[in-house]
Amino acid sequence: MSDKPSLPKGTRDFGPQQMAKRNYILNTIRGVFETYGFMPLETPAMENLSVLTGKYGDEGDQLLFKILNSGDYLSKVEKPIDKSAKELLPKIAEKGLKYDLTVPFARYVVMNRHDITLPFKRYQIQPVWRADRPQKGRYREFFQCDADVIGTDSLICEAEIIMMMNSTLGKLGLSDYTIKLNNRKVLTGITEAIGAPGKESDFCVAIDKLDKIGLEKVLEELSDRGLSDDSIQKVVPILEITGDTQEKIEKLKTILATSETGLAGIQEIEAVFSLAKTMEGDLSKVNFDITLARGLSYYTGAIFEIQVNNVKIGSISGGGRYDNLTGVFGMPNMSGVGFSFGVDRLYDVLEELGLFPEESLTSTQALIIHFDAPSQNFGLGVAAALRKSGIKTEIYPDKAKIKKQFTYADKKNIPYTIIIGSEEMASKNLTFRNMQTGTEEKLTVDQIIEKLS
RNA sequence: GUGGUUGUAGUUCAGUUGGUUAGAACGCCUGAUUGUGGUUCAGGAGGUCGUGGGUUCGAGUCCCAUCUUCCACCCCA
Repeated sequence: MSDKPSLPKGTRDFGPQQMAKRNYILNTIRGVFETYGFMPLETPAMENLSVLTGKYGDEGDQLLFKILNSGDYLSKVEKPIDKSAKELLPKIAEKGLKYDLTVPFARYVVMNRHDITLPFKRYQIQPVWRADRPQKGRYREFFQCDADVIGTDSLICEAEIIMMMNSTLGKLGLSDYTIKLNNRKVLTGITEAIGAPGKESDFCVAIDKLDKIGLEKVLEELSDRGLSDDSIQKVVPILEITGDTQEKIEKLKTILATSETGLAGIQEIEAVFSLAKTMEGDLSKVNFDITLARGLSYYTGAIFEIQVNNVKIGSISGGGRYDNLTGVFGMPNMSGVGFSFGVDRLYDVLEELGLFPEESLTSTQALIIHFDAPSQNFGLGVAAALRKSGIKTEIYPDKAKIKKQFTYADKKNIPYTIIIGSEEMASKNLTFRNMQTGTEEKLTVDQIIEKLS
């Protein structure tokens, strides 16, 4: 009835001020990625559903946005009323919006395997869509910034990821965060050691919640998920392991002594720490966290997550190693590792902590203010000269009262105004006003350019 | 997807047990100040109370549906 416009649930517009802040984040991330030799890649917003489904688990399939076929999309359906959604879907939709950037990347690698040189390093900054129920820091359309290396199993990649995380967050002014590191092999090793092999995913889902719901509840959930009392008994000392990374590693080595996989995981973690140290990395914020599990089923080795402390928002970054993601597309044994920043959450965090620098917000440097048609006309030449020197300049387009033009500059946070009237035109000395201090001086166009360059 | 929550001016919010013409602050516009913004003062504009139904003599207020917001679960950036 109402023709008031609205947005789909969980989506947002980004106004000029927000875009300035987002670009500041994006440029920072892009700069770091490129410093480490990653090259940009973009893939379509939509993929064939055959590419997307089955990669994210049953939950993930539910969260995929499907795209209705074009044209008479019901033509292939015989008796639509009798069909269940599950049977109907493949007949009316064959495309979907992408759910993350990693699966399309794997698809790209497989399709272009003869064209790319391995190891292949790419970064990708694009929106993804999930039909989740929105909450704070959780949207239906959001941007991911992925960096992945595929075609090598070198642990240098893992170490470099830690370096990139530190570097990016440092540049953004964040200091109070924790990079959590774990390894799926360690988790597998634990399930073997406690006599619950094959229960890995149940185990992961439960212990992932340790810091959220506490030890008791986790044990309850493990029991609900079918672990034996004996196994649960054996889990307790593992979850209670404390100490610094080195101590945790030593303790786990004893516990996992019988598990080949588990020991391999421990060794990888040690190697990553050692490599990062050799790269002169700051490891003070990196924490070997036994309870870090992560949901995505394709991870097989290292897993990462970043938690910003003292901010009530979910993780701002996650990633890990996957040994066989391209396998489902017919290209087995391609190990890759990567991670992703969530721009939207990073934005919320920086906003909450007031970490956006002033410079990231100023757009126009100078506004030319005029009194009448002749002075406006004169201003056009001044604007052209400033712009030629690369100075972001605006001239007020209407004939308006001075007051209004000043207010405009004020609202837009423009730091300098150049006032042009008959006096200025006669003397060629323009009034150059610092909007913050209110001080004015008479300067020639060249002098103004020098000041602003 | 399950359970709960929210919606009143551009924004943040008041609005009594259902009762006449729905208020405030901030913002916006105009003027005091026709060559000077951010302060002050005076005035002004702006609302089919998310939307659609229902109960009632009467609904912003009660009921139902729907959309939206936020929260918990699930899961995740």
